[in-house]
Amino acid sequence: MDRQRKGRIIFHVDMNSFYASVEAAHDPSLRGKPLAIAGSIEERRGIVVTASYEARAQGVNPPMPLWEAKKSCPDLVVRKPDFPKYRQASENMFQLLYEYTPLVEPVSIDEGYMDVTHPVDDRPPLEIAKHIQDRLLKELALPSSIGVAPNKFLAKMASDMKKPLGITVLRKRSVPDVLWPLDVIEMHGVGEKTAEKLKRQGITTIGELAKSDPIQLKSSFGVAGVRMHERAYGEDHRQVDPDAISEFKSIGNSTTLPRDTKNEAVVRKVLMNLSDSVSRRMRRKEVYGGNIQLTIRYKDRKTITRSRKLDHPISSSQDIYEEVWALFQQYWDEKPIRLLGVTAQDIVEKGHAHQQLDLFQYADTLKREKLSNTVDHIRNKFGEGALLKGAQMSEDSSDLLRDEEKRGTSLEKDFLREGFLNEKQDNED
DNA sequence: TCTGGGGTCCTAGGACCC
DNA sequence: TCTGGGGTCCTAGGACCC
Repeated sequence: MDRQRKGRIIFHVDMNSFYASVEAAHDPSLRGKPLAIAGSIEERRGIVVTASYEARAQGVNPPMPLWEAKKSCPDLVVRKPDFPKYRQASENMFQLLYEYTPLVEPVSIDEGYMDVTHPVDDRPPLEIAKHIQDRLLKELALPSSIGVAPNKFLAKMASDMKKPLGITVLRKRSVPDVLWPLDVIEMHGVGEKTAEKLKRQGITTIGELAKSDPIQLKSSFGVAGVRMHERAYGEDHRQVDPDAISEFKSIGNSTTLPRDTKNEAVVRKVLMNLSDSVSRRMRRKEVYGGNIQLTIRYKDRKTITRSRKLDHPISSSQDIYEEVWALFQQYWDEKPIRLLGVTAQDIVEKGHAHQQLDLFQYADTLKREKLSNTVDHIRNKFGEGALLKGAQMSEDSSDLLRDEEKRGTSLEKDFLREGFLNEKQDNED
């Protein structure tokens, strides 16, 4: 409360063209060139995720199909994304931010909020911002923009105002002059759909949003309407929460197929691989999922999701695959498929997952792990021909299945040690 | 040439229970 | 005769963000 009254000092640190900047930091020969990072190098599907400022100057504006980017910038240098590299750069960047305050909230790989109301040393905020920006550039070769404001929303709006390498202060009293003339689409949290709907109601600028009836906004947009109205006056009471990012709620992977398909063998293979990678990520984080979701995007881009809550949380590739394949068989309407996705939801940490299982379920889980996670079992279950004809299992899949085999036995040891397995397991048979 | 892949949050309707 | 009201859980879809 006291802090509220005195006013907070919040930074939003936003890295400029992050992926492209990291690539240029590692490879000086890229500096000064129009560089694009594209999700896929295949031109039909590929889109530009990040573009260097040199590329932007030549009309490359992500997200943009790669073929279109090359048309407007013929000498565009294109690189595939290297996420391990970006994660490392991101860690370095946040490490630097933590030197100024523990109140750092990472929002994504390349941006975060800081509450510097009480920094570790007592320099003025603008000096701190300048110091951070200089060091990010000198020590990591990464350009950034920093917004300085009394809350998260204004800090975020401010960091967007000057790129690259800007430091922008946005005070609440400047809101009518600075924000109100802007189009509503410029407001963080207002996307294309909401902007269109607002326009249909005669609201085009943030100023008009501020002056419009909050009751009306609430009935049209629900809590989002109330929020928009507050934000139009520069109000935002959210705290900077350093723990926010550690509590993730879902883990998913999806892929756009090289071409649209109705071939079930292809679908099975893709779903297996997606289940593999979701399972691997879950086990790396030592979590289980209590709900598995299948995503299908059809040729016409219509996308459906189908999910099921499970009796007990799972994490093995085989268990995930079985759920997702059952969903697929139940709900696919036999039209050509463009994209498939597998997501684990209702994430629980390993220890918690164990608590939720009773002894019978434990034994059942163990049995499933032991029986199911072998290449042989999959061959037997689906048939060599049906599963693998014309489509070799990927290296990933076979590696994973070997892992699963090993894991089955080590899990058994865990269970025995913890006293979860004794005569109960015999009852299962 | 036709638009990726990773997420979060909110809403709404139906089932079910008391 | 013609059917309350509140709460929770689950599922699906949509909007938004980077």
